[in-house]
Amino acid sequence: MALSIYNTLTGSKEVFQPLDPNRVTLYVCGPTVYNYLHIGNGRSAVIFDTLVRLLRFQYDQVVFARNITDVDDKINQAAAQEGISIRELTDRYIQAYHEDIDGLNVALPDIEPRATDHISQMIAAIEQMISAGHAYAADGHVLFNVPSFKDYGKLSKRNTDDMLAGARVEVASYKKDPMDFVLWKPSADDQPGWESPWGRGRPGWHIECTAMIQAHLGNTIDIHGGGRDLTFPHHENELAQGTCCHDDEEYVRYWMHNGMLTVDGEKMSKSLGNFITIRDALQQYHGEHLRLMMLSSQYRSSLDWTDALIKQSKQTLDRFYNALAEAQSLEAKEKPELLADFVAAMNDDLNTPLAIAAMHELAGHMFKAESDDEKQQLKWALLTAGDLLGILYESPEQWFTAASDDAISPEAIEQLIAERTAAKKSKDFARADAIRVELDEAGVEIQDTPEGVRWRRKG
RNA sequence: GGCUGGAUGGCAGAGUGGUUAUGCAGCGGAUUGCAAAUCCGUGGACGCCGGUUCGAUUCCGACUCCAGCCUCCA
Repeated sequence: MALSIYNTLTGSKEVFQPLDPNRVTLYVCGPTVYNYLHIGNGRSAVIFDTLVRLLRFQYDQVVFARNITDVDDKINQAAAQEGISIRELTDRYIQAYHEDIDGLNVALPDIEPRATDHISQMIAAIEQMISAGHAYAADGHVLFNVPSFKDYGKLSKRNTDDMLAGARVEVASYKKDPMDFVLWKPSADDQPGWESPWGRGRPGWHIECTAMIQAHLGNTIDIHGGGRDLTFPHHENELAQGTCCHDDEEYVRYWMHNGMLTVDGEKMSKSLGNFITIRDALQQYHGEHLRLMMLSSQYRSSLDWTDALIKQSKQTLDRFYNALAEAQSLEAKEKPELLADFVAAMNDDLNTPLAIAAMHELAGHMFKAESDDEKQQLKWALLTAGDLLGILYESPEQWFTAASDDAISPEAIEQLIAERTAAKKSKDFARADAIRVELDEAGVEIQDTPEGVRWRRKG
């Protein structure tokens, strides 16, 4: 069963065929680092991390680049306000970014290029576009000439006439065409800048991705991903540049865009200020709850952030860990057939909700399994599926007994359980129940199983 | 206003031209000293109006509502 991907460019699901059958290249737009990431950024990171896991599962070589935008007017402004260099500011937030996505079990990419390390490549790409007649210098700026690229608008499905009709922004006088966008712009003395053939300046927003893709992955890449809100103008402009800076060679073969995370039905964004940082969310919730929650709807749909949804993800994980506990002392044993439904769902444009349903099926079989052999195979299937989704990486034991700092200690719990067992033995059920209530109030749940008393923390 | 996408049972969320996923919640039962976990059973849905069809939640059109983009944004 081959992987199918919904390609924004064609507006349809297509069978994925990498240019080089043995080497998949993908590039995902990473963050602009001037403050902490919000959970909408987190969802995007989780989705593409999951895609990479699926690709690595099926292809020998996957080269994954996710950039860091470390020069931009908001960064410049934030750095100026603090009186520090943009490097100092961005280093700080890059570190925080790495900590945050690690909390969501998102791995680092193979290549994590920074825009400011690729200024010379950007300048080279711009020069190439100028000589090919797609860009021009004017008034210290370099602009991409949109009418020179006939396919402009194809990715975001819009035509320039419509856009101009709705446009309210005034057009800079140095533009040949109102749609033209900036590749390079001049910097004032107190702004970060680099020497260039057009004077001291800094890159426009879109050119960094084009230059870094070319530098690290080649002229044509298989997959380019990012949030839906990047489709226009960012990716539309990138597509124009990326095609025009190397003789109309195809730039990206599959464009993928994830849906937005909303809060109270409204998009979470830095500009609206209605965002929850990953950092804050991780204080309140387990990263695994958040990760599963982010995968609980198909990636192209929007996802509304609610406590109820996170709670539901927790319940789902409890069920999966309960299933794994059935085979806790057994070795996992490979049985690929058991994974077929799960993989088929994932291969269908990353249908994670259907894939999770397949895991529920596996869990149900585990609870009913009678032979160790069957349990071992189901354990393998559940763990492998979990690994592809980036969940179920703890032992059931850890999962159910991990404690926060102020919680009751395992020793105290064992002590109370021993007392309760003694009370039960002497048929003093009132005492036994009192102890259970006491533990319950301390956030600990008791289970009398055929194998003895088990306890777990709620929450 | 223009463009793109969406509207499924109490909630979340797949999918399909006819046999009505999955999970949570609910209800009944099994198990249990009582619970928990688990198992068995069960009710409940396809925004609105037309059209195509033997038959539409699924295809087509209008409408309503929602989200995203058109300005920085994952």
